[in-house]
Amino acid sequence: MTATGSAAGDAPESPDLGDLMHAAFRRLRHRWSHQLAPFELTPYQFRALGTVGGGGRDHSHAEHERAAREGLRLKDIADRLRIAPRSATEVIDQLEAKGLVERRPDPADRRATRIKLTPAGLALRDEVREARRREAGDYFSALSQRDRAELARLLAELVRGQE
Amino acid sequence: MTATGSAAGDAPESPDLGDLMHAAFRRLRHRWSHQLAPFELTPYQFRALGTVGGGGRDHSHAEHERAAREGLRLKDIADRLRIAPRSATEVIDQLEAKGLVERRPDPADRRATRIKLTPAGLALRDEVREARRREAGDYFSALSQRDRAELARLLAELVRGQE
DNA sequence: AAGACATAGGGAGGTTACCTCACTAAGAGG
DNA sequence: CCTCTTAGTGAGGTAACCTCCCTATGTCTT
Repeated sequence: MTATGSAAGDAPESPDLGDLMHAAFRRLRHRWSHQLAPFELTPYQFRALGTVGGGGRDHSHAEHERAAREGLRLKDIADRLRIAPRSATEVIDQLEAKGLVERRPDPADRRATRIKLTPAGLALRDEVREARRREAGDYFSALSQRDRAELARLLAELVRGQE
Repeated sequence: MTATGSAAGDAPESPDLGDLMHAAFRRLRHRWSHQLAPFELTPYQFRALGTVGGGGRDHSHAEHERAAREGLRLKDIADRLRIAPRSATEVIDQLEAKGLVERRPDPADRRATRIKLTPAGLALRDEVREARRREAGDYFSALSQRDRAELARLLAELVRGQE
């Protein structure tokens, strides 16, 4: 092993961006799992938790405030997480079972449910966010500050591009 | 929507690299699924197929040739895909059922099995590779050539970093 | 007012991409 | 020969999704 000596020149088949993304993402997810395990959260659940609390970046501050007070509908959560509505129901079920969010009927639309963080949910979210940020720092610290910004830019462009 | 006007300045909470990776990767995987569906392959299976054929970039040409002739052991496949040996068994089972790879006993070690591409497997791999490359081009074409190279560099560094 | 149609949420059930644990057969070293 | 390790696999499980179908509403049209 360690036979990195590709002295004969790299093959025409470059290591493929897709594979690279796969590998990088897998590692990151793995980290997250470990990071979140002590809190008994899966990455999926934490992502949902963050969304309920108003993690969306394309929403104004005011909107965010209101969301926190009145709660979001499941549909909105699904949209923000970019998952099917049914999947949102599921993950919110899990968070509700843990007492981290609560459902309450929307007074204005009797079909809808508003999802809000409970105090416990808010606390846990913030606690984990800190820890996660440290971890992410660790993971991404293989890159310089500048490179991290670059990566963010490229990924954002990629995501926007396929919107 | 399209309220990209973050005129009030970006929040201290940047959109988080991790989320960005998640989003970008999900889209890519989605594409792959669609791309591979007509071939009745899952992304997972295709990745394995590529590995059996000698997709490893950290292997010399000679080594690659030998792998193609003699086949790889399941253990090696697992290592290259970075999955558990048991998982390699599984995905190879699937490929074998489709007639894309074949198992044969290793003459030198009666515990081991050698996995080789069948002609059908080789043909399919190449066919899909082409199609996939086009798709990937599509997906990544939101980025310029330079940016793509940048992204590759950054991701590679990330992966190497956590090795 | 009466339908027609859309939308919100959830029940039922499925899939993909993994994993661990326990076991057998076989090689390797003392 | 006896132990220690390694290769592969059966059994069984999990996370993160999904689709299809159904009910209770809201909304829009005539």
